[in-house]
Amino acid sequence: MPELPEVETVKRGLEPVLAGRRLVRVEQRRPDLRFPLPERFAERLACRVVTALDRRAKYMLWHLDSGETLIVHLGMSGRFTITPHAAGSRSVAPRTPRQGRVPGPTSDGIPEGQALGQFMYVTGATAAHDHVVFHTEDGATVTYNDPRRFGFMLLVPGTELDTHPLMRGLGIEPLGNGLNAVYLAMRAHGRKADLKAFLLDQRIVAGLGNIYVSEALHRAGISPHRAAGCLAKSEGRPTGRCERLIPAIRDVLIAAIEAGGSSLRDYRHADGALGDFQHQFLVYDRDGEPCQRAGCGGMVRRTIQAGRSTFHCTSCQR
DNA sequence: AAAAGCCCCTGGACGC
DNA sequence: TGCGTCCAGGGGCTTT
Repeated sequence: MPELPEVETVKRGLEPVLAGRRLVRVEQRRPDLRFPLPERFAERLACRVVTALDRRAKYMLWHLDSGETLIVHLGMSGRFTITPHAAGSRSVAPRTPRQGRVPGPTSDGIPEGQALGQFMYVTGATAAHDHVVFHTEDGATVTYNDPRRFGFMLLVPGTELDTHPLMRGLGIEPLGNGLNAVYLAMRAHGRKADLKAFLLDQRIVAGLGNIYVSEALHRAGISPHRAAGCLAKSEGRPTGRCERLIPAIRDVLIAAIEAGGSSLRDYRHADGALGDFQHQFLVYDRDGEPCQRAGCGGMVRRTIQAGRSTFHCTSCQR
């Protein structure tokens, strides 16, 4: 699931349930995810108010009134399930959810236009791989489920967030003002690695993953097999490709966020409201299909780069 | 510094 | 139906 648009969607979905709310209890069901959970994890979270939720790259940040920040990474298969409050109590979660379905952005309290993907509103029992359960003062529960356990949670003092090893080396946010052709050309200048690998490097642009790199390069009409250095001229100034790539990255991420992210594989059979953007993929997972660019007539091919699948049109991506 | 490879883990899809 | 194989959104770590 989780590249930048999916993490952003999860953050937006959790905000109305968590932001400004007190956690009354936290259940830790196992000692570790990818890494050991923090010492006294449940204790340090219990009775704390989540003052705000934030996102940096693919990390979700829960700021707490204790001054600590919970860093959450969803890994490959991490997801959150929201179980609303008991009927009648005060909450912004959907009032009468149908089993396994989200009523949709309605008057139930989810703001109009709010992305609802990646979530499942149920009143079910504990499921396999439910590793951490957060109970809020409103009676809602937020359950973290992660079959592969590539995700992790860390607690760090807010003052040390920016210098934390996971945060310190991160590149710029692709949706911020920092992503521009001059920056990207400067970082790409002289690089021999494939463009695909370059764009996956979180130290360059923070938040892109395997899907959206393929989609962005298709939109920009650039082959993922080119050397990253193709973004810069000999003196380090941006090339035309670089100029095209900037809006391509931004546009595909914005479109994906608007669709509530993408849902595939681990989530294919999940009930509930899921992201919708997978239907808008133009190349990802479309090996052998005709290129959808108007007038192209080429074919999408799957190749392997750095051990991972890349999809691109061999005709219009040069 | 940059690049390449390996590893963590579980489950679903597919072929025989 | 059952078993083996391959593959999956990530990223840290080690080796060249």
